[in-house]
Amino acid sequence: MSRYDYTAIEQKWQKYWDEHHSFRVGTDYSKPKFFALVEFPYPSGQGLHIGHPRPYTAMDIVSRKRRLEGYNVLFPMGWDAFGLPTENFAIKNKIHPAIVTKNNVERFKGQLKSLGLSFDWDREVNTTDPEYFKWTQWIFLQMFKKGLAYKKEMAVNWCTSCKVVLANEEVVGGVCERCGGEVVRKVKSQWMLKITEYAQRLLDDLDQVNYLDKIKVTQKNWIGRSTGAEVDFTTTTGDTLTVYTTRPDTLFGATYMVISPEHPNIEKWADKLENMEEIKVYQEAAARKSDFDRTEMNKDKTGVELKGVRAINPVNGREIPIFISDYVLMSYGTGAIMAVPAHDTRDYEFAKVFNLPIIEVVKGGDIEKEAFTDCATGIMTNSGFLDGLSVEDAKVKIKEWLEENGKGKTKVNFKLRDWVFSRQRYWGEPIPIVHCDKCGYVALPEEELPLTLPDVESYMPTDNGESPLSTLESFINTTCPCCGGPAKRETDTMPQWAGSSWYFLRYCDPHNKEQLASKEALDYWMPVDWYNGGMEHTTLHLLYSRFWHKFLYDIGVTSQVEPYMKRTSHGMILGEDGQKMSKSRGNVINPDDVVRDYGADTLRLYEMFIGDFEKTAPWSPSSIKGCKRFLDRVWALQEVLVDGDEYREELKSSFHKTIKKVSEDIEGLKFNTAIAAMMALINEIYAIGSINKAEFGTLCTLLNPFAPHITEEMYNSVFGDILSEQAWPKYDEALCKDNTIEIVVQVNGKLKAKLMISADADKDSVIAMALAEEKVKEAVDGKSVIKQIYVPNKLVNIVAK
RNA sequence: GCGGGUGUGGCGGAACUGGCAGACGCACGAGAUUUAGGUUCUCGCGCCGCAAGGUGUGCAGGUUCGAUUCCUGUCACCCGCACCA
Repeated sequence: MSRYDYTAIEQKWQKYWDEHHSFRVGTDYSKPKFFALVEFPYPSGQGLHIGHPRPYTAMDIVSRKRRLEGYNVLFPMGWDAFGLPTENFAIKNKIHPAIVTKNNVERFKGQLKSLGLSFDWDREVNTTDPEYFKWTQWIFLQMFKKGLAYKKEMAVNWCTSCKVVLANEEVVGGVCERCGGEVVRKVKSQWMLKITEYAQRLLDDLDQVNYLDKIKVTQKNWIGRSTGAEVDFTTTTGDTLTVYTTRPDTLFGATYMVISPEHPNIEKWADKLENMEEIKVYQEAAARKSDFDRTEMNKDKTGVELKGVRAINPVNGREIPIFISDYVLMSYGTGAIMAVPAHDTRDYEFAKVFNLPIIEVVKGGDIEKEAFTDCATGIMTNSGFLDGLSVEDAKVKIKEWLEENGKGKTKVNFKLRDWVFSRQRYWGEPIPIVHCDKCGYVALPEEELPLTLPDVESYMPTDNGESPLSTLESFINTTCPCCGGPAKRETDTMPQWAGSSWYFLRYCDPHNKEQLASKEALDYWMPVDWYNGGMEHTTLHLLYSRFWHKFLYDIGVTSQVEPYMKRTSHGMILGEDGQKMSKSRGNVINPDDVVRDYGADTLRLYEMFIGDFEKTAPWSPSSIKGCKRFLDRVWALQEVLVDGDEYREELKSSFHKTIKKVSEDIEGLKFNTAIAAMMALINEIYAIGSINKAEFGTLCTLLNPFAPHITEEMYNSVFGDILSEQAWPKYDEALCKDNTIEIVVQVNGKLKAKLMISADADKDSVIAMALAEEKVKEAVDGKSVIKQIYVPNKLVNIVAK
């Protein structure tokens, strides 16, 4: 037998799969289908990260198993290739971003192929391909036509370094998520997408899908539905100030109000306000602050009282002061709150700073010390007609009162905000809209799609915050599709989220020139059966793509309400030091090196064996050797191969148990224990000293999804057939059970002995055997047996006193 | 501050629905094979103890015949966040 030359074997089979299109998706739509999805990578300049193979191998294992089980499997791959790092690299190195992208994609593709992942490369997609983003633009146009895309003047996050507007979601830790630059606020006219119109459906339809609970919780928290009330306060100017509150029950305890520094009423009241100078200074300070500064945790409460205008508490007619403070945001609720310091922590802190009255209206806490916010146990007090009620009952009663008296109404509110969709960058999908002075914003006719990026020298951002496209007269100037008069093109591009919001649909029919995908293909393949990706994408990407998919459902493109049936997530792979891998820490592992030194099969196996799939795990250069050693031992089985077409008696139950274990563990993402079971089986085989052909075939098949190259080679050399065309092994539940079982004997819960019994032994005889054990006799000696517990096939516990 | 999560040997981790804690690996120790190194093979390996035995799943309690698992409290660490009224 030759030695295990992993490099030669892996290249041989990768070539074979390529030439035979072994993983090309079948078009036999009568077969059961399985659509396995992994997040397509952003092809960065650093090449593939050692973390990439973890989710890819995991879903590759599931896909390979499904094929062996007879499914028609769609397991595609593509490139989410628009984005700032490429553009920034292009600017820095004076290479066109399209060329940078092409180079990066080639490198990534080569690296992925070297891992033996069973992607159908005939279905590769690339978000920067005009044939792809034609449909991204098309979807945007449909949204525009349905009124879901609109322009809005708003204060946005302005990255001073990228010179680009960021969505709130993209600002991390007060700095730009992508470049780390300082983020300030700036007013711009932005394209927005009305995701809020889908908030309730995005929430409700979570009931229809099988996501990990923590992912559902994340989605729910992000959507943030709350039921409260809008309450109208009249002011001493005679007009109305409306607040949103989830605690209308505490209305009697409202001792002041706070409005956001941007609240429009301030302008309205300008001539009545006595301290306008002070107010303006505070407003300007708030405006300068980035969102992070404004929302910084634990900071001291600041604010300014509006002198000259006071509000009237509708429930008791008391006049109360109004403040502005930056802890109240214009973007949530009505931009104004009623402050109930006794029962809200932030209001409590604010009241302490400004020495405002704190009135207890819910009994149960100690408001001398802190705000009492518990809704479950409190009883109303100092609240007129609400006194004595529970918080829940008080909420109902006060809402009735508000509606009866025309002072407010029940109101559902969402935290979710509309999606800022414009970017002032070059490397993104152009927004297919023109602006005409006569007709306003007009959709580009669909036959003009794709609207491609002009091939230009300069794709540098402009300092004034406009897109690089804005400097190109030839691009901007056009005619209005509506009236034929002169018009100007939109120069903003779409965010990177756009292309990734529907890519799974394109995989179903990637070369379609007439539609984003045919109805027939979508009806067959959708929804995605299993989508695995990182936890970092379980809020935004998941929400955005669910939103787009729901929209496409509404306009009849897809027939499914939800795009993903099942969503799981994987943990990051950390450096050897337990820290996130980064160049600066010098703990980066290059997958190419690992493939060279150990082979792709060992890398795949190790990434699956490294630990709990859902948790982070540190890379260990020595642990990977154990996986290589395992494959060496698997390879060496060829030396002890004997004839035989069924499992031998001494290994029969082990084989059935291992098939069961591996089959179930793959479905539960427990790859580490599946591999452990196969290791244990190999140990057992070596203890016996030989393996027969039936056993050999099963072992190769079980291991094939994990280590496809070595198993193909071994199977092929012994049987002459192609392993990936065989069937997944079956197990017999009855044969997974042992005839003799070891049971544990305890006295008062302490282990005293172990017994080998036959599986059908009855309780009395087992207990009798247990009591006959020397150690048990000693432990029970001089005591009386109170109780005998027998757990079939597990243990006997003698309770003695 | 809010939301989510995690704490088990020297290390990664395992343990079904409350039933032998530490599977499977790594590292380490002893031995065999080898000219040597590497490879491979055998045995050992939570901690204390010569042993018998005791003890042990972040910490303190509780429920139970029995708790890594359930409950209460507490500490530490990680991730996310839009002070969301």
